[in-house]
Amino acid sequence: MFATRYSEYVPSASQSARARVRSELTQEIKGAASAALARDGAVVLSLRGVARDLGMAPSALYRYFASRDELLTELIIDAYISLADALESATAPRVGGFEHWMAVARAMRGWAFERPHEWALLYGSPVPGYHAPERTVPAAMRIPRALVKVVEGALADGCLGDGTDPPAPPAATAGVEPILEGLPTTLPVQAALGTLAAWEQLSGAISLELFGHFTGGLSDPDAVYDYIAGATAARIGLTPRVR
Amino acid sequence: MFATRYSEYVPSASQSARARVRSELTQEIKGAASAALARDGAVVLSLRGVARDLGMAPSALYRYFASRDELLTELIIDAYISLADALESATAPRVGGFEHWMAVARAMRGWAFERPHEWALLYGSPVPGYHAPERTVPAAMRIPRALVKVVEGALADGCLGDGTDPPAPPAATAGVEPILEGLPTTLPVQAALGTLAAWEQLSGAISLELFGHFTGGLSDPDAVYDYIAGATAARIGLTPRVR
DNA sequence: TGTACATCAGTGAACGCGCGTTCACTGATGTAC
DNA sequence: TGTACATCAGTGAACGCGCGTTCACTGATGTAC
Repeated sequence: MFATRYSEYVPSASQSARARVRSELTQEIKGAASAALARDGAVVLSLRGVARDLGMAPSALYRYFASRDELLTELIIDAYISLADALESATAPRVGGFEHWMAVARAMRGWAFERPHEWALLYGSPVPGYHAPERTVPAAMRIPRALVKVVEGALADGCLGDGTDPPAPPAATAGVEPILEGLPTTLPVQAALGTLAAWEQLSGAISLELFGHFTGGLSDPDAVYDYIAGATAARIGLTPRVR
Repeated sequence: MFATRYSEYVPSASQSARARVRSELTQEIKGAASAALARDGAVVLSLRGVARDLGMAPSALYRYFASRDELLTELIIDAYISLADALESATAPRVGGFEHWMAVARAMRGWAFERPHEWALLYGSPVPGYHAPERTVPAAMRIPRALVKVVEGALADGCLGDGTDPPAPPAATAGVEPILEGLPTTLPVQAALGTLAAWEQLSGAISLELFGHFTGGLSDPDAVYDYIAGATAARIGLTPRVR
């Protein structure tokens, strides 16, 4: 009847030549959209603009994405994946809880400053009129999960101390349970709560700096961030090995 | 020649009736814009929409604001002022460093959740195509300044301890100097740096929660935030009085 | 107090722009016999 | 291997919408003499 739409398309197990071309073009469209996002930001990302960059008719994109929102969803998921990969592949030369934490924290800030619009898309204001569907959740959860993993690793290696933050009262430890179940984590709740707080600290530090709230500037932003990242580690119980 | 534009208008010292009407209508326009902002968010805020809400011709607004960006600037400044007022007027029944800090921290989160779009405007992604002019800076600085004041007050009252965060290395204390001069503050640099970190922690906590990153939710978000706000206080050296 | 003139507020039409999405269509590619 | 048909990709025009901003204009309000 009408031409096939994206949502109805099911690729066969053994990809035909057509299907191969199709998925290549899908990637090409996502690439152009990603470039437009990096250039102009998500709010002004338009299907027509992407089509223009590709030299296609705007209507052609509807063969690949059901709507602008669906394209945006793909970009969001890709951004989470990219950030998560950056965090998970961050390692320290002297492997140890503290150094590992620092490497991950630096990777987070490095990723944000390399891709400011992507960071803003993930952690800035929600895009008006867009509601993130459920399928973004697994990718999004990989970020706090990556932080938790570092602490879990330190615990397993026997180099996780008590931390300097005050012990959480029952209401707080109970209140945070739902999100801990979703991660999930094997950490004691005190350490898990501390890690979530550290996630807030790091993302707050990055967002305030990236979005221009350190008026007058920092003369050595790297050093300031490093100190703060190190302080979060100490609060959780990760300390540099002094030998 | 042409009719007077906003930027050329200088009200006389003794306000004429016309000037009075003018400033009233200016407020009314800002009010309608603020309502539109609260309803739909800053990105989709439009002059035409505001004019529609007021039953005016779109062109009429140009008597009061030179452009959409200028209206947005006014809204941003008003939002900073509103938040700063909320923080500065937050007091605790038992006045003391720790209780005062907690009251201010709670006021910050309370304000954000009452006005999510305003919070997003101030601390979320920058609005594309809009560049905040210099005159927003003094209002913006009142927010970290309000936090610093609490700690300064505690120091003056002799109830500021050492804090639990590790001492900052010289690179970090030097790196943060420019912004400290802009605040300004009389705090020792270690405490000032700790307060800035606390600002990052609180704003990170609020933004992550407000923008929907605690997937699965927190069963007791108030308790979690309270614990985290209290922990930041302890790191700086503000502790509850135990007597 | 009255008159002449300047200033101002607000209107309505218009300009030029961009957007998401739909739809009938033309060829090209793949598939079944 | 060849033919008939179904499937798909991509086009181009169109719909309906909203936006910021400009401009000549009409009345009303204020001011100077």
